[in-house]
Amino acid sequence: MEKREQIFDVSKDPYNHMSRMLFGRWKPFILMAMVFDEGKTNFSDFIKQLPISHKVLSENLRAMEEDGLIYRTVVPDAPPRTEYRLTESGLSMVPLLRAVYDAGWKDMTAKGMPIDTLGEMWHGYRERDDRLMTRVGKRGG
Amino acid sequence: MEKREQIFDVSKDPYNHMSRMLFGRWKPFILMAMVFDEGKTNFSDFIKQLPISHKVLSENLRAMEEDGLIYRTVVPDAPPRTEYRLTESGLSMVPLLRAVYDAGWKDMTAKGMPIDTLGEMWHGYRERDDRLMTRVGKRGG
DNA sequence: CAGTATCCTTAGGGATACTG
DNA sequence: CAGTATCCCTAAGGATACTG
Repeated sequence: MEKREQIFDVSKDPYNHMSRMLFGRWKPFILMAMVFDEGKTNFSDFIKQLPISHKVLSENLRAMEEDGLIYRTVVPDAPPRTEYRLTESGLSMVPLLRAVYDAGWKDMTAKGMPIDTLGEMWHGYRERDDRLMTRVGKRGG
Repeated sequence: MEKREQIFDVSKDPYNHMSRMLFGRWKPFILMAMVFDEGKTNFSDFIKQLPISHKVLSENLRAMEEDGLIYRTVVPDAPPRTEYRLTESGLSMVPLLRAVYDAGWKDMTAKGMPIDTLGEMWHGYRERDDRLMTRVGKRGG
């Protein structure tokens, strides 16, 4: 039930919408990982790079698909692979994500807080370092 | 304990930082309410406008103060009042908040989702409507 | 008025095992 | 490989009562 006669409805607010759709704990990383990998990635690559469980990754990917940010393709190779790719809409969110990252980076820097390295690389604050990529499998080879 | 040797540390990432500092459930609204009210507001005005409990508002305000976004002033009137004001840093976050709001507004509009009215007014998507303000007390009179 | 303190509920995330 | 299903646990919020 509702407690108070209030004109403000959080559930219908764009902040709440964006927060759910784009700024969950994992979604920025999932999306930026795809950008860094030229717009596509597959399930196990996410798992290798992010300390995320299968369940949570799965939920996030499905939600992002439903929100129109990414789409899923099964490539009928042998063995068949699944690829996640950014949609136009997903790609259109990148500048905003970068702006958020930049603001956060500046604030953390100003406050002398340590900043994660892989994220810095993904966002161009650090040269692409293939040794980092090698450590997590795939691309480095 | 840690589960896997992972190069990515979520707790040291700017997204996580911003998410905690600025994109919590209530913080954008608290901050934009202050902007709309020319940079300052007091406790009870927040309570009147937002469906938030005393406890949660109090926690949020304290966190925002610690993060340097706002500061608290007790005005020694009779009766004494408490005012919350934006700091430079808090003010500097406004363009980013607007960008997030705009992106959310566009996405919700494109998807035909209903959007809260007070938020629209705060963000200039709707004329300032003092009848709305009157309904929640204070300013309208 | 401007909060604190207490208690309760729920949503999000994690570990792990299992399936096609 | 690419997920689902299950169970568990914690943190964020809400209701409400109390304090200076």
